[in-house]
Amino acid sequence: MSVRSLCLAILAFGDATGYEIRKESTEGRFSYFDDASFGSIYPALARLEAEGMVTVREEQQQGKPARKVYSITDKGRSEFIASLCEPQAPDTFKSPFLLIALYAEELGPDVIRRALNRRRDQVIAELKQIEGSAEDCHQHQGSKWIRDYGLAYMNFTLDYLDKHGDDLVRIARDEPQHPQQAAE
Amino acid sequence: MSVRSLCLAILAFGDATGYEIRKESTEGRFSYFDDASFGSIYPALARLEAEGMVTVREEQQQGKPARKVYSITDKGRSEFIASLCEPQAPDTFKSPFLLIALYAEELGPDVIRRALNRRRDQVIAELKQIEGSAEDCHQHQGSKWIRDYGLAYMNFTLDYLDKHGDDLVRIARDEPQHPQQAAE
DNA sequence: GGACACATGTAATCGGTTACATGATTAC
DNA sequence: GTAATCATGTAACCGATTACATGTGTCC
Repeated sequence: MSVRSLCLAILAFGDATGYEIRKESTEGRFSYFDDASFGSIYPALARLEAEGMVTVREEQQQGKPARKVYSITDKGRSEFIASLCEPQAPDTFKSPFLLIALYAEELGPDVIRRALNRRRDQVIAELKQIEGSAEDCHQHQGSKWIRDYGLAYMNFTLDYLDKHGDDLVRIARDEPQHPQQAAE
Repeated sequence: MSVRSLCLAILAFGDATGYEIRKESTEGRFSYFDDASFGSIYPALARLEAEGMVTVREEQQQGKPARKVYSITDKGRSEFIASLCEPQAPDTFKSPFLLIALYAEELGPDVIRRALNRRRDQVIAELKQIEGSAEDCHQHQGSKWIRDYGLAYMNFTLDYLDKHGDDLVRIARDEPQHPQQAAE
């Protein structure tokens, strides 16, 4: 998913500034779709405006710098909805943690335990974040569904880690470098 | 994860050609870590050789074009193992499917049903692939652990989709465009 | 006769990140 | 004083994809 589509998706939810779009893409609901940095968002927004997909209004603020609030146009909204109707690309899961797990035999139990804890902390952080976003979906059905999905998914992961993490540590321990060691 | 590290990771498992590395990265065990295309793999391999991380031998074949088989060196292996010992980057899950789910209210039940089926098919395909790779881990503990993880994760997803997919279809159905419609 | 698997590689292009540039306000 | 939050934007750079280029054998 490109930054362009991401901006459109977020603006289809409501007006936002470039700054807010970035926040929503790294935290919040939209972190399931893509991360984006300022360096890609601002140019994307400018291009979308030139194409007539969004409009801007500048809002002066006391003390703070002026903010540019973007709104999606009908044209932008229909392009976005049309893009959702096309067959979606496959979901992806990329896991640096599983790479460590794959090489557990060569890594020593301490490294494995740390990797496990790190992954666990990540999951707990995501869980807290989802739990904290309850207001977002007091009425919005779609938000509620994906929130429940995220909750179930993270709880599954946490549970799996807790139940099978020790097995992974044991793989590292049992085979510190020389497989035959324990064969007496 | 860069293509460079991906090549090192795959070669740490055993000798391979650029062609095989690509296959392993898009299918197989390594699809959890990163996808890579030929255009990035071949240059990466050449660079790794120049750096002394891998060695090459050319194998002539009858009929087929010659293949360049790469092997990891001690230097390459220790760089790779060292990289696994550093704190890992967070795991990511990117879901075009959830984006459709988020906008279910605006999409109509047919579109939702199709997205659900598509996601379901993807999961089943991944499940079959994991099940088909049983030989890879008849003895290798790390492979077995991540295989079991993948199996559990995919089965969880399949189960969730089957149990809650109808709710999502209902969100689309109940609110075709005008919220008040059913209010008598 | 056409598509696909095997097999390697380069060049054009693109999409994105990182660092830079600027600047006020608030909290520690 | 110094870090963080708010706020926008550009330029250099980089990593990767896509398309191109080449060629054989096999299956339908």
